[in-house]
Amino acid sequence: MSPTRLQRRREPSQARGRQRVRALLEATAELLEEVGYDALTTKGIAERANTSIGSFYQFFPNRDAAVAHLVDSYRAQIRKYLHTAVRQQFKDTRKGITADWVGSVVDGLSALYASFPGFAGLWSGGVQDGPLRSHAEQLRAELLASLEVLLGEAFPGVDPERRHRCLLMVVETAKAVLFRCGTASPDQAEMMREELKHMLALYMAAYFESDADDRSAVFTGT
Amino acid sequence: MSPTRLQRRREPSQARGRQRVRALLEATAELLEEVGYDALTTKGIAERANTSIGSFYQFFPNRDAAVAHLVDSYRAQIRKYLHTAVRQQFKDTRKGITADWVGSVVDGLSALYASFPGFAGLWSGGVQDGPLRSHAEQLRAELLASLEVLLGEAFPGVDPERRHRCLLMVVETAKAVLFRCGTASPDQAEMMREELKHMLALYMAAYFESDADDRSAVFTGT
Amino acid sequence: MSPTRLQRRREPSQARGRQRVRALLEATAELLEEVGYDALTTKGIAERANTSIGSFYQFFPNRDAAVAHLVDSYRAQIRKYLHTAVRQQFKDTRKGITADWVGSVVDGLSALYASFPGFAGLWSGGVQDGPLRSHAEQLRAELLASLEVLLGEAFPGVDPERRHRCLLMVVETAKAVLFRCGTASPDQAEMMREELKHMLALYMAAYFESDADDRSAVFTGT
Amino acid sequence: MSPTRLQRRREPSQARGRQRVRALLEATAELLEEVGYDALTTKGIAERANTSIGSFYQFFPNRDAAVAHLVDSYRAQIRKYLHTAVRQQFKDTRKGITADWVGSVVDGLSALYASFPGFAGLWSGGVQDGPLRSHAEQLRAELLASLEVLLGEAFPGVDPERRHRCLLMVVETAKAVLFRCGTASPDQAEMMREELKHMLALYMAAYFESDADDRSAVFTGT
DNA sequence: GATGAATGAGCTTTCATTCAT
DNA sequence: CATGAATGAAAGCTCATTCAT
Repeated sequence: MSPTRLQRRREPSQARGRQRVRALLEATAELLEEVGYDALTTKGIAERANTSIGSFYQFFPNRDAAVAHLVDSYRAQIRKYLHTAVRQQFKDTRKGITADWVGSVVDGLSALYASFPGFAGLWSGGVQDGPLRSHAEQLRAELLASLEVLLGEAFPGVDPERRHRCLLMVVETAKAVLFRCGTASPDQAEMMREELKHMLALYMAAYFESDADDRSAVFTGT
Repeated sequence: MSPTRLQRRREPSQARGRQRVRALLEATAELLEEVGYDALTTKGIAERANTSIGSFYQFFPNRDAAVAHLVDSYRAQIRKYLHTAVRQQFKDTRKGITADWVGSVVDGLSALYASFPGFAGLWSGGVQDGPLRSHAEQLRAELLASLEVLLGEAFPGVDPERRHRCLLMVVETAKAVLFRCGTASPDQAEMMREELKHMLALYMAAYFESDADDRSAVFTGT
Repeated sequence: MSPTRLQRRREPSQARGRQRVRALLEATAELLEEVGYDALTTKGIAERANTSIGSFYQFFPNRDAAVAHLVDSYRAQIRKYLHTAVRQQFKDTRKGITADWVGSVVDGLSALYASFPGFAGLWSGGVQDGPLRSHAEQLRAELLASLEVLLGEAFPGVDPERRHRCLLMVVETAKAVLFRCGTASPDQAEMMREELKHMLALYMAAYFESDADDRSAVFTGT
Repeated sequence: MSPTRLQRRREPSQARGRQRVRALLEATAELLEEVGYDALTTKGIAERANTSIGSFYQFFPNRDAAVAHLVDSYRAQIRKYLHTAVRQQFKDTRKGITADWVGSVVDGLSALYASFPGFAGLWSGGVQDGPLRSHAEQLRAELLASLEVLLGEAFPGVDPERRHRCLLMVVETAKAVLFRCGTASPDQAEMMREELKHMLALYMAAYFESDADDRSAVFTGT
């Protein structure tokens, strides 16, 4: 497999082409959400985008290239989100890792994930193993790195290594639970999101709060 | 799809037949681990089991039936494990949700998962959506129910509803992190398992410990 | 491309299977003759053999494997022919390279080639370049080696190196002209075959006849 | 297929257009040499010529038209070559069919073929069968006719019918062997070219030399 | 004219499943 | 029961050709 197998085949030079590419990527994202990565087919993508299979291959060399493009675009959006929205929110509440703060971060991530159709589908087996593996890893790494920077600014006293460990867990756990919410009933989903906030607040507090007295404020029960 | 599509086709009546079925299920489990659910093929299963494709269909009506059978067998084994090993271990340490106790439960689950080849492969997209969905749900439910009973016995004072919520999160989180460990480097995996123990201990303590003083014992930092 | 890409996929174990394989190879040979190597399609082969495309792939991993098999079978047949028919004929006329002798060899080769449907199609560009290259080379080498042995026995006095050079030319020229005959009118074909005999007789005589006087016997004009 | 399917689509009226056509034909020739007729693609031609696929179809109605044009241009060049270079050379050595003379003709043809990129690719199956068949035949006929005229002038005494037969063989044999040289090692190629000269010299001498005594001069062995 | 987007028939190959032996 | 041959829908991908801009 040549190293360019996941590159786009060509940058569309006409407006019509750019429009097509957008439609194809949208279709890819939707189908990724609806049927998952392994059931994703190029024919399906083309049909959903109201186009012919030939047009798909005009712009993408294969199925994975479209998915890779999607992953990269999500990565870029996540970075931007974390560099703006979260940082802003963060400045307002530099008082510590309160339940509120964790809650708003989780809500933010939740909304972010929800706004990416197909995001959940990117964590299935096929993506983690095959040629997309590195793309998925980069997405993970990007998210983690951004959070590390943010919390590093807020809590300069915490050992970077410990910070890394903590946030690695936070990211992984949040992802797992939030995606599980996607397949549960709305009630259950709401409940799980709340529990996730509690859990992460407790866990992060242990790392980022020096003052044990605050901990009672962190967890209030329900 | 008839309701019996995942049933076994026929109960083998001869010893040779039972042996065949066992070999087929083993092969299914191994391949599930090696290549994942979506790359699982009936021909592959038959070959790995040193049989013909015809024999596979003698005992299973289709590919998913074999997987469903595997899920069910895992379910039975997990139930047994929780009703014996964990309960025993539990009685020894009825002193509370200590870090040690949580640690040994996580280690137990980790070993349990590891002892089921293909277990991780069961949580991919294809299994969660298709005809196997209910089987996967039952597996989850079984695990959850067993834990609820156990902790219900140990902490009768905790509201069943709250207990349920807590353990739901515990199960989901443990699964996500432990499976992620499977694709990480041994060092990282070890680290993540330790962090998982801390996180769950903190979280569970908030539910099952009335006495805040104990909490310091729960989390020891690193 | 793995080294076994041109191997047969499996040896058919049932009579029905062997029959199918034979039909598939026959169809391959016929189509090779009718449309040539590059226009050969697996679908076409299956249809011509009155089977489904699936059956083709049950026995051959890909299109080239069928062709390779054909080449090898032709090779075996040519070897046998040269080791029996030609040798016999040769013994009868050990008097030298007469026009008659060359004529009968050319006629023999001509008949041999004609009895292999698709043989001509094996010398097209696609076969000479791709994965079949070595098979085609072996076929050539086999033919050449057999002739070298035969003429070595008959004319032990000729330098092996010169013998090799001469026969290389003979084989190549005979092949080219005989195959060209295949696309010409019957009259022209007949004429070309006769000319070929003259040309080769003259050429071989220069190598294998020490006695220049015989040469007049070799070429009689027309 | 309309009779004009291989005609040029339109005569370019501007200098830019003529330049385009030349580039497209050059690209066609190069690719014909590199990948062969069957692997020739219109997209490939356009890219090699630094143009768009649309431009290709501006000047040629289809893929074969470009190849046909190439064949015709080769035909014209061959005619010119034979009417000048060979004729000149011929006059110098009107002494008879010596080995030297045949040698220089073979070398000339060899150089000629080599100077036409893609020439060899024109003799593959696809070209001989399809719509290009007549173009290929004309190329052959042209070459043959030119040689017939030349040798007719030099040896007026030889029966035209016999002359035709002889030269037909010469052309076919020379083509086959020279093209085979293209895929052999340089050493082997050189050797085969030498052998070809011997063989043709012997053969032609039998037709064009009345005097048997000269024949010994024709073949000198090696 | 030049460009490249659009199209879809057609090819190779895989795989679940059925069925004859 | 065991075997493996038979089947064909469906997937990925290519390419000649047309056409809008």
